[in-house]
Amino acid sequence: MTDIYLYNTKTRTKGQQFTPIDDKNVRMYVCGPTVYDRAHLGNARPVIVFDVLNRLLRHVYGDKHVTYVRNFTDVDDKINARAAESGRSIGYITDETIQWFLDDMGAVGAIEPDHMPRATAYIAPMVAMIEDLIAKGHAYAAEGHVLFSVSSYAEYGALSGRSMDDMIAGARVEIAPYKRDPMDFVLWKPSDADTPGWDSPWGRGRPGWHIECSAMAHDLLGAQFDIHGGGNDLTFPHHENEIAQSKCAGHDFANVWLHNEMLQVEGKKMSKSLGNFFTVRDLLDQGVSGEVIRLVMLSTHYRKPMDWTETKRKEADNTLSDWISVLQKHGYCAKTVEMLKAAGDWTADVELMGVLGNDLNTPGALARLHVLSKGRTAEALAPFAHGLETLGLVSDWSAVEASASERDDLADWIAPVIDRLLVERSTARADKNWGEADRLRDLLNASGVQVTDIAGEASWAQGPDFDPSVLEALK
RNA sequence: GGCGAGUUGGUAGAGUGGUUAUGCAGCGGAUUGCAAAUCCGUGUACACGAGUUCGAUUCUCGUACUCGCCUCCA
Repeated sequence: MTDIYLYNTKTRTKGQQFTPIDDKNVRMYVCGPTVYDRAHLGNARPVIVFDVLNRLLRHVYGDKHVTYVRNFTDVDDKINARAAESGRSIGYITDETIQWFLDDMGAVGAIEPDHMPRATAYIAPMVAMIEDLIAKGHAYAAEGHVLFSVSSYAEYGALSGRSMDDMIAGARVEIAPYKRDPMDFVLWKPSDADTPGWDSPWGRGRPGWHIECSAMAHDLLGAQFDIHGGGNDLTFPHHENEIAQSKCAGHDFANVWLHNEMLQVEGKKMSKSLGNFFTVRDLLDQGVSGEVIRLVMLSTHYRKPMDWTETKRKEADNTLSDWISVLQKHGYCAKTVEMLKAAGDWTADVELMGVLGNDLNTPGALARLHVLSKGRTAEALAPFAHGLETLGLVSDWSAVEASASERDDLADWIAPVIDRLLVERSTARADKNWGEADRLRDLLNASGVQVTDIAGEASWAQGPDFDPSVLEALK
């Protein structure tokens, strides 16, 4: 059994071993996207980080003993604005964006959570929770709004390590006449005729952002659950507010809080305001595979800022090709894996899982994969292959086999031309006509074809700069 | 202004109170007609200052610098 240690933002340590409330139902909630546009690369980081944790938990506690919830915020002013400017309906935009998100995150190897609640489907529980908070004296209605009274919760600020005085000192909070305290935040706000709204005891309106997660987590995971995750930009105010709402409603809420660090691009913060962001789909369209994106993400620990660079992209591409070719060399395909499983040889590497269990040390796990990849036989490579699957870097073993015959995509005339040149070359080599042999090899190299001689047998493969036009003249 | 994180060899990036991270690049070797590919070997790095210690890159304090959050964002 792999022990798991997680750095808990709440205690700022990773000292204690993770122990689920119920090891037959380990529960995790992660804040999902507000669905108004394509996910940018930064959005993919928490998805991948918590996907790895989800896979680890399932490995340790069993696939059926983990419940993973990630929400969709489908009611939000950004969505309203997008709808207004595009002339499309809100429903159209949210449906479309959700599908984009699922496609893009699927491409980077993320397993879909067990539940993906949409906020708009949970308005009733939110209203009920708000009513409860009012009844308990933690919230108040004013001018069609309902506000959470921050001063009613003494622990406010504990997660993010801020005192009320700190927050007021640097306050950049919205001042509104209906607020009793500038720090109070909105649980419910009124909607006008053009804005989505639901009937409530406080008139037609819509929920505030923070109450969504509190209500959905409670509805799907219960009053107390194991892990709550998200980006560290959500620590304050979003998670702080979730805690305040849920605790004041009498829920114990999350035991362990995990936060991933932010993503940068070529050393600079990726942000909408700086305009240097790009989407996951942009990368996929450029031919960067989801596995490469994932490998780059895993190469930095989740609690450190990660820098996306072109250099890393290339290195990840090379590493992945190397690993796949190792597996191909030993005949890995769906059937091989099946046979290994039948023979009981499909087992996890204990060291790899231990490293991963140590606060999701994915760079350490990748280092271990490099070591495991040196296996000399299909059996010896089983822990390596198993590790690749656990980390989500390989999902389809039949695809590993298929990529060996990538040259099928080439135009019909190319392979015969290359084969003919290789035959001519081996004739020249047999005659010790090195000048001619090297001329032919240089020619192939110039077209981006890699020539490999093993035990006197020549073979070829498409290199990264493959350019068939050089061979065109030799048709 | 407040809160928080970080500073490791050419580079990316883990980790550890004394003993090999790992990848890429480099260098040396095996192999090769020569290469490529492959394999083997190789680097003695932990911002600065002080303290604790038999011993600190690893713990404590301070300094410098970088970055993030506090505002829509993951």
